[in-house]
Amino acid sequence: MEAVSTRLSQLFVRTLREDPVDAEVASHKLLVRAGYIRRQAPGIFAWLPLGLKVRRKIEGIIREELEAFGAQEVHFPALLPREPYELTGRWTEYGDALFRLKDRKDADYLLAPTHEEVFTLLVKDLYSSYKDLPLSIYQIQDKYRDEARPRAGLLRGREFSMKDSYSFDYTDEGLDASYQAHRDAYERIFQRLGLEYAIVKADAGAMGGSKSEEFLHPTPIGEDTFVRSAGGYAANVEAFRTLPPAPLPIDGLPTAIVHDSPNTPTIQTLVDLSNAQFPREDRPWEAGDTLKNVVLALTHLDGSRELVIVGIPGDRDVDMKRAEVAFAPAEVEAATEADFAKHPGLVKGYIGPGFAEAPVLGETSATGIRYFLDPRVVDGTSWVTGANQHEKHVYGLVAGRDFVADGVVEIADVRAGDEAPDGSGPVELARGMEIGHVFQLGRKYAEALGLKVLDENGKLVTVTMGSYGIGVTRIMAVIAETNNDGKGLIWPKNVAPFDVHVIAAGREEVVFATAEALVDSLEESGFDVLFDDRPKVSPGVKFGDAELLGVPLIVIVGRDAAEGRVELWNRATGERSSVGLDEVGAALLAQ
RNA sequence: CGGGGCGUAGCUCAGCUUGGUAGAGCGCUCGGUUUGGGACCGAGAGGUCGCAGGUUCAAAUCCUGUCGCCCCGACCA
Repeated sequence: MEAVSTRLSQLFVRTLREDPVDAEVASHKLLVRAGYIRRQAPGIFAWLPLGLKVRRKIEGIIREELEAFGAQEVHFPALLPREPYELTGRWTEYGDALFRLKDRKDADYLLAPTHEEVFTLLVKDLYSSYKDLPLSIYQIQDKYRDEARPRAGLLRGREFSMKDSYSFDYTDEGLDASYQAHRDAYERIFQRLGLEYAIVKADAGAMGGSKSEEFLHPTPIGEDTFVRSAGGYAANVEAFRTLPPAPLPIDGLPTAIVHDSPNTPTIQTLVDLSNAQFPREDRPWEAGDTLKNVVLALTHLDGSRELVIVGIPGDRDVDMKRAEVAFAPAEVEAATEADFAKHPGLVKGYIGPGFAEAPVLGETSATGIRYFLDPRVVDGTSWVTGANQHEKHVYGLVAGRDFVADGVVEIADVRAGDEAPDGSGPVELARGMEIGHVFQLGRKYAEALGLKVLDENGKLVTVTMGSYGIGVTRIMAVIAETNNDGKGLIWPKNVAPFDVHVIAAGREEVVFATAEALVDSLEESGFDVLFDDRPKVSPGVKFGDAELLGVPLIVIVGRDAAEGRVELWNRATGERSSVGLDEVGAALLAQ
């Protein structure tokens, strides 16, 4: 590409001395202050020349890595008709987050939040043979989601730029290969962008796919909590699977005993009472010895409401997000007083599974309420739990002997120190910002929209798909978030709006003449140059603006200009060095 | 949707308690001095005080309603 130089006196920008009042995070403050973006509406931004330059650099890197494995770029409109989204059910499923509008004939349209439907239909339109596959196509395009709460500038907007790819295969092995190609490309993209990332297993639930991973950038302002082990395991909290302990032998365990347990409405009071009145010899009772039976109300897709009970170790709390995943697609909430009123068999505060000969919980029990267990409650474990009578608990109730469940679900919270399911050691919790997502969609969309091809045997087979996203504008914010100091932005070289920022510092004729000549020669050598040529602006202001704008390399043409020397200033390190005019190009390349 | 906060000049804010002709700093324009860390002097331009209604001789200020925005939480392929 032809190198360009831009004069700051002509550039459409105005830097702000103070932080905008509506900005909270560093990237938002700095991108607005430095004149890269301007707010138009909540979560919606206008892009100024500097902002567009950075955005295009990021897009360029993404394009190179996708084209490198054969993905091809297309472009769809953001404004789409309702029908395709009606066919897949997403017109309603997407809910309030979908921007809907009507045309003059009262027909429904939407501003697309993502494009699975129309990509699928376009492939259906053009292709009908297995010979045409595999295919990976992508676009870089603005997406629209009416977020309940846009925040943090570019990090969560209602309009944002996303690179979305879709792969089309006719075999599961093909899908695996396409998925891997995207995953590899994403790793290269984030490495080139200098972004730290963790690839975490994500919950695939709602989209109906089989395999899904998120690229999370670890940062305290991240919106997602994830877990990772020193041994390399990483997963979303929602996708974390507990490593179940081995079952224990049941033979020889003492029979369960019911004790009076007055005034024990909470786990802690129960533990205290147990240690005071029924101490055991080897060790004190702990919360983890108790089995807490949590009553949840599910609302199924058909609108029906069902109570379920989950037994979890008493030292754990319920993580409602994990519960949502466990019972998807049903909605989950805590049971209400009204729910309890409909089930007089439940003694609130003293609920337990009952005994083998008289089960209280479970599909085939007296109550008929489905009963699930945490994976830690394996056969042979012994518990203190409710005896289904007011102020009575049962001690030594053994899983697999005294009670069984209708299934195992994960609704308990994940904690630092829990063992990773792959045996790679204890996990720690970290915050992350999702910067990429790879997803095996499977045949859901192809099925709904009728995308089939003829295979080698002349038989129609449904295509299997993947979808892959990278948030372009979010990445720009994440880079800004990671690369700044108290004075302004510090862009990595490969996404900086310019290669060099030349400052004419001083008022003498020779300073400006020297700077002009230097800018010309740098441009000729292939550098994109931003030239601060403002005649009546003091050096301090120019230095401050240079730091704010964040071009990584700065050349100061000033007091030594007459002697043919200028200063090279590294924005990131703050180092300055004096170089001769004829060495500037080489010195810049050496930085 | 729940909680908190805020709407006054392009930006950041004061003024409101106790009603009386709209303010500051930065930015912008003109003239002059200055020029290696956000200079200075002088003269200017720029505001339906979010909107509507009410109280009052008089409302940025008091009352009612309404709209919008920001932050925290819930939510987020």
